[in-house]
Amino acid sequence: AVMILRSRFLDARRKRRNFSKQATEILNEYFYSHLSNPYPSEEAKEELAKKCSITVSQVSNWFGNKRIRYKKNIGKFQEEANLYAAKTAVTAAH
Amino acid sequence: EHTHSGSCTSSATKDGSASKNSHSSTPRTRKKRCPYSKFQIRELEREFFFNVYINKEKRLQLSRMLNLTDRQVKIWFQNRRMKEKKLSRDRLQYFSGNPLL
DNA sequence: GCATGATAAATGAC
DNA sequence: GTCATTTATCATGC
Repeated sequence: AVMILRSRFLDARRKRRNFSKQATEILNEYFYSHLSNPYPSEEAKEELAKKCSITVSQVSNWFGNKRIRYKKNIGKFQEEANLYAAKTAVTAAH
Repeated sequence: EHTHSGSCTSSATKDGSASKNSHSSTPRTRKKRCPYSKFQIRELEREFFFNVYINKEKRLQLSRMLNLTDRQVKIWFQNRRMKEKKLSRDRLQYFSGNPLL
């Protein structure tokens, strides 16, 4: 039984599963509201991880991928950027 | 998963810090990441099993055998130690009370 | 068929 | 030396 769990753990690392809609929402909100410096501190990562129900490593992976993929093709993310910019603007107005 | 026979290890330029032009601009292009072959990984892992920290002598020997630079072998061991540390963290978290399926 | 998350080389701060 | 990161590559989801 332990061996089964162990093996499942070992090859479960690359068994990718998409994050929940809410988690992606939270991560994107942070990313686009800190677009000038999208580097969350360790404390911020832990808080994001807790809110998204994922690990700190997964938060780091997400920001790493997001930064480079955004930089590589800003145009592709323009619509998304505007969306979250408007969203944060609304919440800030309240 | 994959078998990179002799993709990056062919010949290419030797170390990554070569070719220094005194004048003009040397942007020092970042070395392109090239995945190592199964054989290279096996030998590196074998040595890592015996000692996590490799000495200079074995490093030179390994780099010649695998057609890698000393710097590449050194960095591989550094990254491998970080990987081991992360695996330990993940195991700890996995076998403790934190399901997060 | 790309989007997306995780991992593997390579760099740089410290 | 560690360690966060950049970049390309891998493996999967859909």
